[in-house]
Amino acid sequence: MSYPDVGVAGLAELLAGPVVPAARGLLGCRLSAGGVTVRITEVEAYAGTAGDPASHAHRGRTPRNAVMFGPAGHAYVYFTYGMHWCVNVVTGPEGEASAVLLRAGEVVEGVEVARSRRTAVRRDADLARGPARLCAALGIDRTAYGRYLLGDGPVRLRPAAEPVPDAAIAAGPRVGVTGAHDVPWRFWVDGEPTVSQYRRHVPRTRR
DNA sequence: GCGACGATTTCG
DNA sequence: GAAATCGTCGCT
Repeated sequence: MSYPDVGVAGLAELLAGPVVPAARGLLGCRLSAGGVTVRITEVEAYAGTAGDPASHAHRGRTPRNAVMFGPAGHAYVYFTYGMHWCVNVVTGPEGEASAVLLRAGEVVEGVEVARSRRTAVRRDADLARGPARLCAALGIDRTAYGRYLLGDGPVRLRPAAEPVPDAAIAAGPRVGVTGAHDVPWRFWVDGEPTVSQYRRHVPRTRR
């Protein structure tokens, strides 16, 4: 069985469109950086300024989220909890500030390198299981901020070798967001062992 | 300028 | 269940 090859141009077109189809279409795509390639298995869609309280761009443009307001296909990388990096793919037209958070992937190349960056891991399925783990496995940090992902740069996004059929995509509420629990904008490849475990958001305990 | 808190992970 | 750890952003 063979699948149509949408190519990089097709992927660019998909990313320039509405965020939900873009998020679904990113499943199965490959992201390469730092000598490691992952096949994306879990993502979350964020609607920028368009009434999505969970989006980092919801309250408007700031120095941190500026790249979200630019053209699609660039990387929005942010630092959180004082120690973790997470990566998004900017989608939609300029000014919309929508993006797709890459939450998990299966390491398909550079497994040894990924293991060396993720010493706490037991199983290979955990190497990029979670948004911060994915970045750690790929060695993605601040230097990837704003990078165009469909060119020949150090961080590259490429179409799926085998696109994920619609029927194999599961959906549910986004992880870790305080509100909008009724919005099922987390998408994952059903049955994948690399998909992160769902955890209800719990506020930090104060002292 | 200050302080609360976060699209998380890991360990106990 | 709670600590680790710090950049960001809104404002008591």
